[in-house]
Amino acid sequence: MNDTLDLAILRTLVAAEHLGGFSRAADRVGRTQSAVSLQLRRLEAQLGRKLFVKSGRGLVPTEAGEVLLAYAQRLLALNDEALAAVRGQGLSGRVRLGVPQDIADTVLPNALARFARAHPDVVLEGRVERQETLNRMLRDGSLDLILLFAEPQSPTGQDLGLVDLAWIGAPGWGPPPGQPLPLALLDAPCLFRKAGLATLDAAGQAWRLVFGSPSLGGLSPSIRAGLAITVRVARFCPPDLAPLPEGILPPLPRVSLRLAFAEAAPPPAVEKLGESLRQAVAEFLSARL
DNA sequence: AAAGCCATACGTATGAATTG
DNA sequence: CAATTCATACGTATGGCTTT
Repeated sequence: MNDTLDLAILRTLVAAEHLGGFSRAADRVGRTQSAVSLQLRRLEAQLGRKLFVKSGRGLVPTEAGEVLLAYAQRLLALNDEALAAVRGQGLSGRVRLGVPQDIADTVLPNALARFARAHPDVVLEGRVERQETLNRMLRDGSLDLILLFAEPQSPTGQDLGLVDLAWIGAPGWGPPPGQPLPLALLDAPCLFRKAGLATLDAAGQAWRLVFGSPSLGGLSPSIRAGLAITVRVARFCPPDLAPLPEGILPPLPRVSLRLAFAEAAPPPAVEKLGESLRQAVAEFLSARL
């Protein structure tokens, strides 16, 4: 009877849990679906416990599955850290990352924690700026990589996934009857502003700008107070605000989360941070609500 | 070292169940 | 009914271990 857990199998377990299925997990870990099925069956046999039960045509983790999953994540993190510590001395240098505020608040902590643990010798410099500034800094060489939002067909960078935009307001907010829609938006040029106004104009909905600011922080008070609503990524909605129920206002388009490098062949440390970001985004997008 | 043997894991192909 | 998703069968490749 084998009493050592196989980390490769734990990796597929974590993937299966995060992505909610064997097929997608197989994709992630670079195996076929059948191999994943067998791996997890072997794992169940080794532990003498069922880890997943059927639910519809998918699988959901059992209690034992949840318990193991928590350990699996810690074991894998320690594994990656050990690898980097022993053979990772090659990874040093400096990486300059730029993101907009929304991303700094949400996906970034996870990615940075992971990266810093695995590559303690890399000096990380982060900048939170507006998107247009990020783009400019990337072009003029003062940033190595940026993670930001763009239109889905945008030519710059690589697409990491599409996210829904939503009208965001104070909880319970409703449009004032017979008046133009009060908006709080970032100063142009702003992707969300452009998308929101274009959507309203296309629907023939009147609006007026009641609050403008060059930074997200400047908008919050008017939104919290119920004076106005704004446009943000639905999943990035701050806890004290809420997406408006669908049907009240015309639906907004989706935008693409994109990762762009300054150089076509980035140095290893930059490449690696990009990898951490990709993973954090994938986890964030597939996390169950 | 090389050869032989065995267990194990993998991929392909296919089946069965479920869902919209 | 078509698409999706997990399960199973079978042939093959790989790696470890023993024997030569």
